[in-house]
Amino acid sequence: MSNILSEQEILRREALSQLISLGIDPYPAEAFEVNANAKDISENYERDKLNYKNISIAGRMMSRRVMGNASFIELQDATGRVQVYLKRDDLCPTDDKTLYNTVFKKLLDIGDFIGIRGDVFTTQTGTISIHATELKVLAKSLKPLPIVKEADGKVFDAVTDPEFRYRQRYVDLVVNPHVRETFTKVTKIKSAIRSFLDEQGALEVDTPVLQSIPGGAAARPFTTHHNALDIPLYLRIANELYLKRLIVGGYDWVYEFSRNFRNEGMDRTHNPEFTVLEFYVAYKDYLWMMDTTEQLFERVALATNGRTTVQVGNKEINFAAPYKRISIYDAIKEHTGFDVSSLNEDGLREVCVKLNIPVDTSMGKGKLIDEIFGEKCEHHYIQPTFIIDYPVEMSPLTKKHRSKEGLVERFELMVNGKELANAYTELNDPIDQLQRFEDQLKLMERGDDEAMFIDYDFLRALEYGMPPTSGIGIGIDRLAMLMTNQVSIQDVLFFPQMRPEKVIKSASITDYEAQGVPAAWIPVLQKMGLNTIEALKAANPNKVFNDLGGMRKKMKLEINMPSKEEVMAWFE
RNA sequence: GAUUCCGUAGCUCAGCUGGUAGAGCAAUACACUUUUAAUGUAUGGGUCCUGGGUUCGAAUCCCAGCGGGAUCACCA
Repeated sequence: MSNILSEQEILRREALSQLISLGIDPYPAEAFEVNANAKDISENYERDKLNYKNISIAGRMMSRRVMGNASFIELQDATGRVQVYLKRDDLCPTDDKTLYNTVFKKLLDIGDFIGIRGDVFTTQTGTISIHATELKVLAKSLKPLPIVKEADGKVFDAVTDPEFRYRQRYVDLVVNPHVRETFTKVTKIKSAIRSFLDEQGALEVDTPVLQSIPGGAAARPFTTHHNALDIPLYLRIANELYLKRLIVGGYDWVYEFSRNFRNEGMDRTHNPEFTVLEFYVAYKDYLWMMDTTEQLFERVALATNGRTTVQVGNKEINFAAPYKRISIYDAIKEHTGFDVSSLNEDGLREVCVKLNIPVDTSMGKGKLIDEIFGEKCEHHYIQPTFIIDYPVEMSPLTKKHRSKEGLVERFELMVNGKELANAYTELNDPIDQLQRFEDQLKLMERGDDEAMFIDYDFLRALEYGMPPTSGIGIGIDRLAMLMTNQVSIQDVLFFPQMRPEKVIKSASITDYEAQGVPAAWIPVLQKMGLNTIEALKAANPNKVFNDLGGMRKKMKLEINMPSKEEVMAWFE
């Protein structure tokens, strides 16, 4: 980022002041009535021509082709692009042709917002167009947009540089229509989930983002500080424990789209803030939850893409219910040949060594099983598959299995080789819950930095009694990636986290003036690369003085040379 | 955090073993009444990411830094 203007930016600012001197407000306050849009015109004009007389439309001018007294432009609104035909004498019926000759041809630029009134017609070459009778400047654009052109599905000079696209998403959205579509789909996904849950009587709630104990998951939190209370606070890593408190309070189905924050690495599947949908339902168990999850995902796929199948890379994934269910032990047996169901910690460690999976002493039984599954099994599950019945050690918030010793009632939904959802029959026995938290503390002492803290208020809530409950967490960004066939989380988040952009520090006009530099010579110094007062002072005064003359000639400036003494004063 | 690739005009990109910085689009000027990414002619536009080094000479080679991508580690 720099505050030095490019040639094109200077020209646009000059056009701006010329508009003002013509009495045209480049940023008018009043509303502009819009009663048509590009998509509607292109889809419905042929069928219903009479309805498209004297329409009013607004958007950005994205291209301009001037042919003397007639011109074509492309106008882009929220729905797409439409061609506008401007004929000088129709736009300017009187002798005053300023609006066409000066305002439209000279002072408007690509990217400017304009309003057009006129009639829709079809050109001789068969393009639906608007014959303009009025043109109004709605907002001047001072920075040139990248020019992207398209014909027959082929795109020319597309802006693809990820840094440009993510840092200046607003530009990405303007010039890459498919990006706008992707984000529209992301919103459809969330709406579909909301209506699915709302129809069944679920209550959408909000719980604290600032928490004094970051609970409900195993992750490193962001830390902040509350000044008035003088206490550390953490940005939430999960909202699970709060939603369960609400089940204690008597709601029987609550959900929240939870923006979670985790202070961990970033890559194309991880952003420091991300969204998880969690919901908790009283009097249900994880078997009911699997049935509900299948219905939910089928519904989301239909709402987003109109069918249950989704093309992801070269794979077609089918979200139609029901999904395969397999226990984690069976999954491991299937993909490694080892039956680990009855092994103790040492036995599991041996298996890991045989499978070339790195282990260390901090790993308990649960972690070892998790490693084997993650290394050898996870990536095989392309079609939606429930992995069920996890070992108790890796699930401190989950109720023990009703019939299988050492296991809990938990499932993870695997899709395209990745975990997409995680659900359990919730642990509601406060004494067992305290014991599990204490086991986590022991793991923490062994060096497992992902083990959980003890949340005593949550335990107190459980002591009042929580009904049998099933809960689930669904990674919304990951789901959005699947449903929109994107491989980077950055492409389903409007503003993915980036390292802050460096601002190229450069002196302001007043800085130069304070140094005694006349206003006319400031652009010359900037052109010479002397963008800071420090750089100016560090330069050789004699060379600067000599170069001023050369630059004056090169930049064709009609200003008098300052005396050598005057220039020398700039360096003091 | 590690490895690796990349950074040239407003945008998309060329630029070979070091020898005066290029194209298309955009911009500016002129001409032109229906063009389909794309009318014609002419013109202007550069801190070759930054800072060192090697060299008579660096966009190009070397070192360090900054920013980004990819892969890996951590994680959802």
